[in-house]
Amino acid sequence: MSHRPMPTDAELAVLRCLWARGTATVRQLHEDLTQERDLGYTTVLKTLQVMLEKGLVARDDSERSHVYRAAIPENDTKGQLVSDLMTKAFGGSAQQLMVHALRGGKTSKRELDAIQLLLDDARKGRS
Amino acid sequence: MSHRPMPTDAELAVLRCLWARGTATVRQLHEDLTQERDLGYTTVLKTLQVMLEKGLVARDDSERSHVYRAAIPENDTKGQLVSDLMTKAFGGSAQQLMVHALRGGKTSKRELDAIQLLLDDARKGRS
DNA sequence: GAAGACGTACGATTATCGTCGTAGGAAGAG
DNA sequence: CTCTTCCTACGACGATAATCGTACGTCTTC
Repeated sequence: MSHRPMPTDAELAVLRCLWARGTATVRQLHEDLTQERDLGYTTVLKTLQVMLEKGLVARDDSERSHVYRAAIPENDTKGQLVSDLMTKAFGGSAQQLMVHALRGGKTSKRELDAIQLLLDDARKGRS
Repeated sequence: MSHRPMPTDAELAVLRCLWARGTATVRQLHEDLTQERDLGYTTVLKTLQVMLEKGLVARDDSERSHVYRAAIPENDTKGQLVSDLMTKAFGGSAQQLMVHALRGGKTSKRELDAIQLLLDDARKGRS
């Protein structure tokens, strides 16, 4: 079994759109992505083709406009990204990562409350 | 003022050693890094030279063996990495990042306690 | 002072990424 | 039917990354 491919930045941008939409055509994704940054249509198409190759997305090509969807559960990919950063920069420590995630005080009270719930949950499972 | 350069994976590995040691020669860094993975001496040297070019490290070349140190505060770099991932994968939400940082229940009780303190601090500053 | 060890500099190489242009086929408009 | 539009496929190109080999200078040791 070959290694789980890590999405690149461009691929991640595509995934974010796919996660939001569930499924999407190249045109839809191109429209989404150009809202933030100018990008050629074939750039998006090519990215999707590469992602298909890597197994990051799957597609339904029964229609003329192929319909893409993420091939790996959103949470798996996100968890992989976090765990990767945690390993490479923080020695695997969630706490050290947390220090920097909360720095700058840009997190809203609502979010802090949500994090508190997550924390309570984690402690429950651990106690 | 030009953009803050983001360290690549290889550069980050070097930075981790530098953060641990404070200052180090190429040989020391090479020894550290080869503990985890086989790597040529000149590979490390070259990486350092590139990092110097980028302004990621500074060096004292008054001695025959140059002595390197991180040129950007450890916390700045780490914060930058976290904020980058938060933006690119989690829409800037610390909470969403946290969900995945705590998933898998691999975080120790001691760490959870430490995170609780961080959270309390963040709420204090915000309330 | 010659030989080997140790150090830096730097070009070369291979791979990957992000981006686009062009080719060519199918669908729709007139 | 023909023209235009929409779609996919795919090669190409510049930039960056990661790695190493080679060149070459300086200590050290006999």
